[in-house]
Amino acid sequence: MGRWEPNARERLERAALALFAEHGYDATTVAEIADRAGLTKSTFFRHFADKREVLFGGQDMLVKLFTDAIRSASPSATTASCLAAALEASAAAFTAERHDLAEQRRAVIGANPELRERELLKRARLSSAMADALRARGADETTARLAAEVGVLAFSTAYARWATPDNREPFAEIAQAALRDLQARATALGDAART
Amino acid sequence: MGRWEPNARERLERAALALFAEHGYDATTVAEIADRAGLTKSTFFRHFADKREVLFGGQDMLVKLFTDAIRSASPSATTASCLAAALEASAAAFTAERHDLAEQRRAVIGANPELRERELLKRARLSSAMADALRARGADETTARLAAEVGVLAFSTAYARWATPDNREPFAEIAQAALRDLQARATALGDAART
DNA sequence: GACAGTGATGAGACCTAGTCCCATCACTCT
DNA sequence: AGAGTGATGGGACTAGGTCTCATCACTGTC
Repeated sequence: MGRWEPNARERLERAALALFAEHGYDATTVAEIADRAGLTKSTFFRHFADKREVLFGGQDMLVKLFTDAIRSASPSATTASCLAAALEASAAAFTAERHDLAEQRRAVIGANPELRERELLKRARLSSAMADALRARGADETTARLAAEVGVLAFSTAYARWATPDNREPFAEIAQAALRDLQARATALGDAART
Repeated sequence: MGRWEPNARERLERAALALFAEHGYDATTVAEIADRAGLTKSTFFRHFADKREVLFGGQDMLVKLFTDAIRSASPSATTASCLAAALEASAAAFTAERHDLAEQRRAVIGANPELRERELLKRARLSSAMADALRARGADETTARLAAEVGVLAFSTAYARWATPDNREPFAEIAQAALRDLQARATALGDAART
């Protein structure tokens, strides 16, 4: 792989995931990642803001899937159905053939506190973007933020189950089930406040 | 301030906050913080796992306030009233005389992405601890996690309002109002799912 | 077909966060 | 007085991350 091979970014991502899975995140240096990709440390940091980011390249697309789904929902749709639509749309990122990579990635992130922290940041961004999209279609501040949190919570639990070694169930079904479950509990939580 | 003055940890926290407020987080080195506290870099890292942690010393106590309140709630109390009790108890950490420091701290954190990321980690830990406490008193998995998220969301919005320059309202009142608001929306969000 | 411009890369100096090890000091107890 | 303990100082070391400049491949133009 010479200096001018295409897809430098993708090569770096693959190299990083492989090395992380093999030796662990901490034991892998950026120089080693770059080396395996046929590049240098300088180039790595041109493509990724820091070492952690190499594992979170797909986040922008995920945010786009969520927010586009909310934006393109019928104006008369409820906030809850917007969440369902967003989760449904996000399933496009979690096809069966990507399952193995996701599983590997998830194992790496789960094994490292630094990466888990970064994952929280990504989820917060996702939540924030969803809240913005909900607000843009008329939801009040509190509803937008609460619904966004619920949506992200549904997504997180669904993703955790989907990216499991033995799982064969499609992401969309897991996600919808998680959302329905949360909505039922949300009602109960609110009702209890009235008593 | 000599080598054996007491309260090394507290001195480091004060020095850090002052320097961060004055020159910014990035422009302040750990060596400078230690120096102002009359200590060295080595000692700093003996008290704090990393540079960010120096701003989050009170988190353990906050978690304890929340979880103790939930644990000591009546067995017949609803999940929602446990949240209210937890927020009420947490107000002990946000008295009027600590307002100025909190305001300064909040400004520093808000100005730095690295610190905001760490704040998310702290909130996630708080949420996780609350969910554990709720589960321990019989709440099912989904309810525990959802309620914990709602509690943390109420806390976050309340804290943001409380630690504002012009605010004079006590934390407890702001927090209860935020919680009530969220609960009302939670009901609506759940109800919408039924239609 | 030589030439200038553009954009991605290589190379290396540099700073600082964070780790590690060992010496040193103050304090305590015997 | 002397041994033990615990916190600190000091300095070497690694690696993440920034910055600058040179280099290379590719493109279009004359």
